[in-house]
Amino acid sequence: MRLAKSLVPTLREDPADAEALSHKLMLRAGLVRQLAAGIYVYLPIGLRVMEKIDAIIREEMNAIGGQEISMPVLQPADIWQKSGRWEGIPEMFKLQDRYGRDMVLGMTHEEVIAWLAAREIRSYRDLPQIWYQIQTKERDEARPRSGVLRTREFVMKDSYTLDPDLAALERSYAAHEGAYRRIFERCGLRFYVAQSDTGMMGGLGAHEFLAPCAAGEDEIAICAGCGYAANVEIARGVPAPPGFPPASREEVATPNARTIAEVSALLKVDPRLMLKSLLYVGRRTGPVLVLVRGDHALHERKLARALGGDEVRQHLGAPAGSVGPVGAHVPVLADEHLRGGVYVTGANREGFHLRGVTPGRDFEPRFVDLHTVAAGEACVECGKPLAVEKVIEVGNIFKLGTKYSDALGAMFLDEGGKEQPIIMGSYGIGPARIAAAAVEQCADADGIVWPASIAPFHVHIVVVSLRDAAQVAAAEEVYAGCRAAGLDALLDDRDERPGVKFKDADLLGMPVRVTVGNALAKEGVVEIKERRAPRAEHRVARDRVIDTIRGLEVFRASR
RNA sequence: CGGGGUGUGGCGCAGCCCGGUAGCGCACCUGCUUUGGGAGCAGGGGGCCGCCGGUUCAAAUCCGGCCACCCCGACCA
Repeated sequence: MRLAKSLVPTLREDPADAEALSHKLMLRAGLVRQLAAGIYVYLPIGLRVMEKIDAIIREEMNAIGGQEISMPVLQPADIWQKSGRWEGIPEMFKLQDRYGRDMVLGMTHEEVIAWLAAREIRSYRDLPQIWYQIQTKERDEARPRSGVLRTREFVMKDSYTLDPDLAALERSYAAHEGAYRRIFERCGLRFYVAQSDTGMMGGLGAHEFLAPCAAGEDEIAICAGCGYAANVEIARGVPAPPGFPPASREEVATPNARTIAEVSALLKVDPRLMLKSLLYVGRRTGPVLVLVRGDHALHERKLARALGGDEVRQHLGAPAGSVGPVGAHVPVLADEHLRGGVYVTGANREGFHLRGVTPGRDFEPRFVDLHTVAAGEACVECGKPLAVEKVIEVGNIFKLGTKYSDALGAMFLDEGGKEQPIIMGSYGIGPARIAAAAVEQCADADGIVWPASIAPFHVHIVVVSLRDAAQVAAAEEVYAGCRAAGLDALLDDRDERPGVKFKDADLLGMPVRVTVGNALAKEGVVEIKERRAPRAEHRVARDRVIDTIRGLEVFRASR
């Protein structure tokens, strides 16, 4: 591709609307433009990145026996009514056709898969199957954010497995895990595989593939000792117990002290020796008092799970500040690590707290894991300290079970001639998130540094002066040579000053830059640099360029 | 949905408090000079000041309503 006439609108300054590093750089490098909140146009360079990622995904999906299909974005309501997801998903875009029939813009494709399977799969001899697509999804996200990381319209690679029994599902699941590891490795990402929440829809187990980066919106607890890794939604950790000084049970006045910080300062008590009491109201379960240690944060997902998937809301009633579990006449849930300690907590009397309170003795709570894991807590598997990192979810794998096959009648006849529901799994990857995560993980102060495998071009050729016919001829020769050798090449043939071209080359981040400039006339050489190692430079004669590029280490790893 | 912020040529911003008919840098066009890390000089084009309404002789500026976008939180099959 030649830059002079191409749509590669690079920006000198950071756009005002962008906060995340990947968002800024993807806008500045001219990869994408935003049409509306969470809705993006992909420009030529951005599209090429997506295509490179898609190609890797296709290779690995095909390698485990995946068959690519394409399902409609526009879907009839009735399959969603059958599966029970027509109601209650605020992210779903709904519309009507001209005859008033209810339609859906697909946010995922389990229903269509189950519909298809119900028609085409009859016997255990037809199983297993892996069907996948790389298709647009539409979700009315509550809050699109961070550029391309969370959008309302996005492309997803989604695959679905159909199996006759749980053992076969395990094999399909494991095949996906392997394929996913290879995909993310080949895309040059650092990532973790973590156990994840199966969500409110049940399911038999799930893992997430998470790429650490500053713009990540999830957090993961990881153990360097044993490799334990789990989303903080479910991650468990063992906090170091504080030393409990002897304390007899007594009421103390705490006028005007309401928060943990205020009471702890007033009574000169470590926050770790206090109980944080939070009143929650469950839609089905009604009010519950929830206790975590003073320095801990409640994880509401854990609470909701403990209440059987109920929807919970924090109740900010008037007496907050002196609330406590002793004598409370609502059910009490306490974090499991509070058992046996001696704490300070609200006395249920305005302006007073209680010292010397022991959960399990002075009141009888249900002990469950409720607190959000913090860095430094001990790993539940091996006892080593846990680290907590921000991550972006780039993929997930999910053992679905028979929810959709039951609902849509996707059955098969087993060896004994008995009708059984097909057992499904579903598996997603967000290619745009791979691209953004790669930008986040690899960029430097000058711009993007693409992993070679997903770089829009392998080689960026800069002609320093268009007035020098020898330079132009040499650059054209390198350009043609790269293409003949199967290297994607971008030729900067713009009539711009050298500084502009160098800055743009850094910003765009192709793995290799070939500069054709004064050195050609003086020494008969062109310069070859790796973007990630700007100080190392190869100066080679024109006829050595292709071989030199091919020998670079950047391309070894990814081929 | 709650909290905070921002809307002024293509981009980044000033002007708004204190009302008088819009300015700076970059980009763009023309000419000359320049050509290895975002050039210089000269000339030039381009703005419903987010939208609607109100106050006023007069509104980018004051008041009311609405919309859009960004950030934090809730939410995230």
